[in-house]
Amino acid sequence: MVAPAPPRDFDDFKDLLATEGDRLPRRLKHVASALLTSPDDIAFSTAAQISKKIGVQPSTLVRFAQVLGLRGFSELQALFRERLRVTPLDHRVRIASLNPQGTLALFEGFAKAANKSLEQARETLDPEKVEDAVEALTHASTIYIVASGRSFPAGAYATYAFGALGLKAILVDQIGGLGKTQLSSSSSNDAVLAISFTPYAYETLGLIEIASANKTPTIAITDNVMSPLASAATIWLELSEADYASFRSLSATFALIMALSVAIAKKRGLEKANGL
Amino acid sequence: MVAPAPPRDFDDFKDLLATEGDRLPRRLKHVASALLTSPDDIAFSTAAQISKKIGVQPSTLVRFAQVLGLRGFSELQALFRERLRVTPLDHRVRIASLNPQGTLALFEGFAKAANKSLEQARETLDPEKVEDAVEALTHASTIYIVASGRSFPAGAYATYAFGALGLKAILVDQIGGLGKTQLSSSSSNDAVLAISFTPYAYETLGLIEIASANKTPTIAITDNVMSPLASAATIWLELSEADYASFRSLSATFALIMALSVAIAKKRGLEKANGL
DNA sequence: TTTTAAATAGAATAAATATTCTAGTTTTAA
DNA sequence: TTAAAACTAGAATATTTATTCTATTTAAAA
Repeated sequence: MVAPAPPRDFDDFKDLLATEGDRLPRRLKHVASALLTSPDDIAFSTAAQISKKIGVQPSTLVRFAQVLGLRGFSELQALFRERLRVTPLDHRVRIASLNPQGTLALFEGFAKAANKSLEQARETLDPEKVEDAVEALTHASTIYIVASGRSFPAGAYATYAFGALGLKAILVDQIGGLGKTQLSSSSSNDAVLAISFTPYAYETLGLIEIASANKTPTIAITDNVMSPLASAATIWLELSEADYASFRSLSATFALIMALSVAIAKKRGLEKANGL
Repeated sequence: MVAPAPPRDFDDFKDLLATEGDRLPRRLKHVASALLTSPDDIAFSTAAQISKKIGVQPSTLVRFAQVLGLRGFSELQALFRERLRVTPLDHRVRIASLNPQGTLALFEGFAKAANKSLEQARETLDPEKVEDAVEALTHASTIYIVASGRSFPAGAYATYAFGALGLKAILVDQIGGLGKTQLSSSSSNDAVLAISFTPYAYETLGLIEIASANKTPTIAITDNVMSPLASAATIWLELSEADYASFRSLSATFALIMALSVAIAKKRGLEKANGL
């Protein structure tokens, strides 16, 4: 790759990668992508730490910087640091001054709703109930995940998160109308994680009944006491989401799912270490 | 000065100086005052640079840190660096909520990451590109939605949102390995909305190629310029999400999806009303 | 294929950086 | 005023960190 004018700031750097990035060697492409993925970390970590994290040699980082026309890693890192110094300030100003229009104004609305959801969740979530849920899910052999309609993406994500942490989880996706079949072999050693918000999906309730017929403990995430899930579940967690333009946020639900999965994985690791 | 509990973060540090600062030796008082005057510089400079600037010896900085109960200058600097990473917003939140424990502490972490994602998104999203994407999707007869792995929940949600607004959308769920078949009848009148973040799902890229062979315009949501989706797509929107405990947030992605769907629905309604 | 060039990993090296130590100074208490 | 303690500066040292170099691998061209 022919060395063009070296990037003077972080935006230069991004632009340069946008135009010339494709011509980079394979490994350096990987580096570029990884650096852009978590720029905050790059600003503060040493070359050794970064290289370890992204799975290359420190020297590769130096080469990367040099190919871009910089003297070495330190100059590259300076771009990432400068970015942190200037951004927070004028970025505040920008948000305050120009109010967004068009689609970004909508985005702003949804972002606010997401923030509100997260704050509300902190208030409504009952710490004891949450720990009970973690406890129950920790001891489940298999976790069946039930979520329909608007909540389905949350269920799909839960399946991903559990799987990523090595927890055995099955998404009851109801493909081919086989929802009940998918749950039919659940037992008291397993657990069901059900997610549903108003308007409550009819299917979810029916599936929970199968589970309870099998004596499978059910943990529900739902929005209020009047939810049919609240009474049907063994443990239920209240989570009210804010909405905007008649779309309810799912941010708090996702955050809760991630928190639950990490907590469960930690607890299992701990109990395993203690020989339980 | 008796060493109290060492400060855990920048606020601790400030509090400590507020209560015990008067008892510091003269030179160390000067150091404290100078450090607080330009905290951004402290985060990035070396001990030698800082000491020169404020007119003391490097060793004085080390002593200063040690008197506060820290191991040395490096630990002190870490407080200043951490401060820059935490956004002003969730910092407020942290003070408001008494520090949670257990699973809710994890929830807190994920909530912060979500907030940060939403703020970052406001910065990185290019208004013009967003409007271009809305334009392209508005005129699509059918919107095919492609998302694999971690991004799949976002794709599922997009399908829900479009459907709820009466927009014809098909989720390419790749059931039975039929992903390519699902896209095979796409045409230039349609559009593909592809969502993918690092690590990029191999399948998504393959599916996009089918679409472009059919001359179907592709709109991609991805995290940086180096994403293979960025070069393969007709229009691509940059959206970098923050992560916590190695789980990346999806909040900004969801907010963007909602914003896009409402914008498209509005625009279609408008053009219909105008007889287009 | 075979040859040539480019790219990479890992070790070796050089530079920088924080920390410790010592002698000297200032402050505090008697 | 004197003695003891606390504090500080600056040099010396140990550690960390980036960079360079070389052998090997991988890719491209002939």
